[in-house]
Amino acid sequence: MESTKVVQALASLAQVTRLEIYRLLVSRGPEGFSAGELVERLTIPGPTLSFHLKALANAELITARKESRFIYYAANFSQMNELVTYLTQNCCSLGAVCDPVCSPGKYLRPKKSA
Amino acid sequence: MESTKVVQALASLAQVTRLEIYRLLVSRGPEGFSAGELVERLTIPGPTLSFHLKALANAELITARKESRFIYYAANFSQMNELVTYLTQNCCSLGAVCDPVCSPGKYLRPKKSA
DNA sequence: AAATTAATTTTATTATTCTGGAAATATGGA
DNA sequence: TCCATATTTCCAGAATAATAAAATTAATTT
Repeated sequence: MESTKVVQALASLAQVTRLEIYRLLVSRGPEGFSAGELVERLTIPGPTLSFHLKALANAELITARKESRFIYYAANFSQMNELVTYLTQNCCSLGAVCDPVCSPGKYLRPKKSA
Repeated sequence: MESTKVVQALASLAQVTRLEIYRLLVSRGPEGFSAGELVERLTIPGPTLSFHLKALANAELITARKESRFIYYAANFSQMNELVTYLTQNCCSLGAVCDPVCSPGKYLRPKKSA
């Protein structure tokens, strides 16, 4: 993933309303929600929603598919995975010793001793 | 992780210079780079760097440790892991069927348990 | 073809963020 | 103490982003 695209993707998520939209679409899965359903669920004005959907779609974090009068929006999971890869790769590649630090999820269970 | 903290973390990365700083610190590991070393490597003015470091530090994506006159900045990997967890969790939790969609990186390597 | 419905684009206003020079703070050395 | 070094804070202008009402496009129904 190219760095300007990464910035775009991050910026598209770095906004309360858009993050909410994205999370709702993640929980929904591939079927997606129409713009109207999102307006209802999030109780925000149409133009505002449209503005935010555009940002997420331009960043390719969501996809849009038109079905008759409706436009269904769904999370694009592969783009999120590429983003995560970009953010976590090259850990300690400059040579430092940092074995447990780099691997996500693997070491992070709170210990009783500290 | 709380959603306003998530937005803050995403915003702190959604900027070319800050993303560059963060990635450099990721590649460096726990030892970190001093502000001066970062000014040199990134060729940006001190005040500009300081402004961006503050944003990343407030978001807890990097840590600062003072050592004599120097301040060493290092990536905070556990915060990134929490961020990634937040962004990827609850996939399809609203009931849709979408098994391979949620963890694309994982299904390439078949699980041992059924 | 008119009316209805779904959603977007345009637009103006407001709010926030970025940038870097000049001044300020803090530490260590002569 | 005085000086150099490391870094930050202050400030003001420039740039960018968010909001939502009004106008617009597009598809469907009657």
